[in-house]
Amino acid sequence: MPARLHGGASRPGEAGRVTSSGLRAILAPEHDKGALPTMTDPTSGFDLEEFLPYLLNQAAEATSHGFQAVYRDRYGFTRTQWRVLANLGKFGAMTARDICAISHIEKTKVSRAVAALEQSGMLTRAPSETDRRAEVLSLTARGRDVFGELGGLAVSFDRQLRATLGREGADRLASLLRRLIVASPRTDGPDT
Amino acid sequence: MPARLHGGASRPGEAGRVTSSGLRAILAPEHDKGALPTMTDPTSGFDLEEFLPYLLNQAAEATSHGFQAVYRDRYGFTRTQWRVLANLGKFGAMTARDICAISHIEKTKVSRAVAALEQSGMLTRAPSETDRRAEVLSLTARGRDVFGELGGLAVSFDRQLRATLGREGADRLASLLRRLIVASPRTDGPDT
DNA sequence: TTGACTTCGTTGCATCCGCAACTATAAACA
DNA sequence: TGTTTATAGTTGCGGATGCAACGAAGTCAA
Repeated sequence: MPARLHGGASRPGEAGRVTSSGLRAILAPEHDKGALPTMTDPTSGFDLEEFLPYLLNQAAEATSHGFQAVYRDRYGFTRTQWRVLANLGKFGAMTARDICAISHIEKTKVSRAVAALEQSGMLTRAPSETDRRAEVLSLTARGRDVFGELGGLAVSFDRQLRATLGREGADRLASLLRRLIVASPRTDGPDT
Repeated sequence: MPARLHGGASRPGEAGRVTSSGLRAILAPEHDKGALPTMTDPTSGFDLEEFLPYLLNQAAEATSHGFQAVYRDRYGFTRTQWRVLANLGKFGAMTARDICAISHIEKTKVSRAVAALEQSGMLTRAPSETDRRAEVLSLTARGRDVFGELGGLAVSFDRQLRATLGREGADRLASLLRRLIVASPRTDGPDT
């Protein structure tokens, strides 16, 4: 249950001011749009609460944060490090460039995550035999173990998330997200 | 169109190695799972490409990045600054605490965004008359103008996104995301 | 071969962020 | 009242990130 909201700041008479009770209504699941100070901007017709990038960000941060505690507390991994590890775990050995292409993570982020994962013994680099600029990245035995452990935890975390949406809803969500990702113009480029 | 993938690193014989043609298949929209080096981890059953936090992050970053260019190039705003501005534009004057509660943005991020927006003349602070710890934040006339302009651009950006999903798909997506956001355990807490 | 151009990956620098610690005020309660 | 606990908001600090610039290697064509 959310904490009590902003105890004594209510000022019913003041125009355009979000009151304590108004906030409670805004935050409520069945938020009755239009009954309260909330409004779509009259000139632009913009409604923040229907803006997909905003909703996507909130959902992404809310869900990612939950699982972040797992890999951060156990191994001190960054989100990027976890993602790189997971990509190598899933797809097998490949170059940093391939990871960028698959995961849409920026190359400098990958470069630093790879350095950190190498430092902590999760992966090794081998010079590519066909392109001396590139290095083939492979998980070590320990890296695979860690991936296995975190993967198991990820599975149950994901199960819980999907439970709140129902099987059909979760599948639909995944499919819609994939469509957005594929339709995204950039394959490389900066990240945030 | 995506850049050519990893020109000459293909080594067909090497086990567990993602090849150039394999990558192309992984990235293709109709990616035929299981026909290629991709695999769910045998011990944990973890499949990265079905992990909701991962999909949500990719979709969020892909879509946010597109619109970020708008507010960054025009006004030098951070994503957090844009979000704070948009919340004040939509909900009217309120305290930093209210913004945290509504948007799930961490309080230090809000504090810094507010300072920057005040600096650039987008908002003003007034001491709350009922709680001398709190300050009521209001957009200035200029802040409202900027919100109107960015709001208009956001509307058309969002229209394009929704077009790739269809009206029904976009509505369904928004509804599912809201469910995840509401179900999220934390109302405050750290952000990423 | 030479030279122009592209690509893989790293690094410097400025910024942004997360977390903990802090001040000032408010609320709860003996 | 006085004491304890909780809340609004800011700041210091270490770490993560974005971007541009770079070195090294590959590609292509004259």
